[in-house]
Amino acid sequence: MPVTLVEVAARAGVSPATVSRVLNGNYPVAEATRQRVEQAVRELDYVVNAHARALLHSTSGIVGVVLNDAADPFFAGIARGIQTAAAGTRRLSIICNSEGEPSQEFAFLDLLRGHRADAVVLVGAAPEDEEFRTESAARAKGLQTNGTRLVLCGRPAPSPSAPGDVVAIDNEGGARAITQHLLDLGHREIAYLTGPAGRTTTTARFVGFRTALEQAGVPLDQGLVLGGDFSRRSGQLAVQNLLAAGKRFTAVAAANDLMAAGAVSALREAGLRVPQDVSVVGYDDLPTAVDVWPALTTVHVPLEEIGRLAVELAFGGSGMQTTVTAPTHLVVRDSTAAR
Amino acid sequence: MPVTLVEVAARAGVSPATVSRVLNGNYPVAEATRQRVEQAVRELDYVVNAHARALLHSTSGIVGVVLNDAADPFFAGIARGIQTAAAGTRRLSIICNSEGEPSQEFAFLDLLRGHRADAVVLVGAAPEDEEFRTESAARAKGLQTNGTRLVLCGRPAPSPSAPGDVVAIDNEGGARAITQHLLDLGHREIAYLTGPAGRTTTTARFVGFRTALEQAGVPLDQGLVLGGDFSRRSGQLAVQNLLAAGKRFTAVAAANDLMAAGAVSALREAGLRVPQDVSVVGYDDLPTAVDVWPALTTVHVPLEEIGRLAVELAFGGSGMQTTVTAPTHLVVRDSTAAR
DNA sequence: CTGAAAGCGCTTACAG
DNA sequence: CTGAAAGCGCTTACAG
Repeated sequence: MPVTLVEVAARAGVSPATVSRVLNGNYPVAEATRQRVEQAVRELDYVVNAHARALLHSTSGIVGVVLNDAADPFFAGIARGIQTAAAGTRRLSIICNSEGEPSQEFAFLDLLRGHRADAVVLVGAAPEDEEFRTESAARAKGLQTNGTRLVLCGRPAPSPSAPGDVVAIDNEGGARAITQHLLDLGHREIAYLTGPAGRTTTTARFVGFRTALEQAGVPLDQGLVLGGDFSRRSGQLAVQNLLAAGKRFTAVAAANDLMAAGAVSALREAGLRVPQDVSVVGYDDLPTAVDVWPALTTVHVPLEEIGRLAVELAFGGSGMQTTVTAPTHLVVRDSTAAR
Repeated sequence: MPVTLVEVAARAGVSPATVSRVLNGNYPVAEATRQRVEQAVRELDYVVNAHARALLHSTSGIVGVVLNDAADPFFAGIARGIQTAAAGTRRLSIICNSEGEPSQEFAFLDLLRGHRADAVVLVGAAPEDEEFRTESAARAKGLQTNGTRLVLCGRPAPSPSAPGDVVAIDNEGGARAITQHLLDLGHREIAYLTGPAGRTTTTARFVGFRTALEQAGVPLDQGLVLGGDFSRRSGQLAVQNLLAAGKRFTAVAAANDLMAAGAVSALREAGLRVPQDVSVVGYDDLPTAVDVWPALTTVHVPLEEIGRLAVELAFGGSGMQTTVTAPTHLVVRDSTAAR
């Protein structure tokens, strides 16, 4: 059984209230008394019960992080930023893997609400359907009445009136920039590997791609647009299919780095050289982007910074609903060359 | 302000006790009563206060995970296994990044104790000094008296008598196997890149390397043993130094995949081909090992499985102190060739 | 089947 | 500077 404050008080020969006071250091206590209490705490190896404390304060010192998969480097990077920033405010982070399942996401949200999390950060693309949005808005309201701050990272607010701050990512701008890079190199037949269907990030990145083509007056060939799911394997498969179908293309733009790595691997299997025969670009600038050979030209997304911003909005915020947009920028490495 | 159980009771026209009973479903309740309560819960969007509940049960539904860095794929893999298995028991996981700092590790342990975590899983190599071991053993005892189960993952118990289960990794066996692979290919001048000094994992892997050489009657050249710290950069630097010093070697064995990736990159910069000129091997078999070009020959470590095992020991365990050792095995890919 | 009451481990006005 | 008492939001014997 854990040691309680009452036992500490008994050993120190004072009242529980006094022990509480020296522990919290928010009231004057006689030096001699303090000494005795501190010694008792040490001797009994006492640690306050965080639940009893949370019951009084109705605050828990916990930040909930809900994401698809903490082992995915994209999410890991953001989670790390959140974790570090939260620790800086003496708060603990709870990581919850939703596997991209809305039902799991909602379940975690309820759990975190029950734990009276100080804040919840919801990371990653959201499904684009109306039902999800309605449910999300309801959950957001529930968290708010519980006093839990909500921050969305990399997804838009479910409705203009829903509570919660937003750290947006300039997905469209980055996609435009990297597509422009390919166009500048003379590429006209560019295959595009999308993210999973019906997700906000997937759409934003594709729109950026399409917009850049339009602005350059290059027609979009629907036959070169392939559905992926952000996994390495899906990028590899897509390019294999493209090749098997005998499609002509001189560049591949993948909606993230993992698919780009898969694409490179499929090209190499087919005896094609990157970038001499085909240029490849990714998105996210994950740490692994420099380990792929050739090192990936990609769009940098400041993952840790995004996590840090989320925590800042949650606790340092003005109290007003705020949206900040994290900038993205092109990083040119070795996987792209002039046509 | 959050809705309380008393308010739900008032709206449903029953006593708080009755609401508690329908919520927990562990007592008979009249169907009509149940209906009214459930409706009130829905209308008020009520969620039980996990802290109040934890205060009664002295259990929190929380699993603490303490590791160096959740963004590192090695830790991310194990954390994922823990998280999934914990969720399977309806428990939430708290991830704490200690940055490899013993002081931070201890601080998190105390925090988790205060939160009455059901279990704490401590992941990663431990420092080898006596002071750390003593402190660790004391913390282990503290957790035990709190009723928190402790599991060590990838590190040995601080003392034979310290409470806590262990999921060990066969680091030495894997290192022996991969070194043997290089020897079988005819390599005799093998550079070795170590992990950070004074860590259990570093030692175990190096011992495996040394043992394999000894058994083959190949002398160990201390000039070919370079200190790294498990980071990609340190692997790259080590090989650059080796090259600058004009050392002869036909293979590089890195104590993990990240350093192996760095080594490959340094070799390539110097105009050397892998594996034609120099063979390179890693350790861990991270997802990224297949993205490195050439794909890395390495030692597979069942990361997710290790996490799963940890949770199993914590909650399914016999109650007796148990150590299980996760097996490792050689994975031959493209970064090694015959001398 | 249901309610009144005690209690989990702490904190904090309220007295002194 | 310190203690007695009430209360945070729940659960669970104890009665009925």
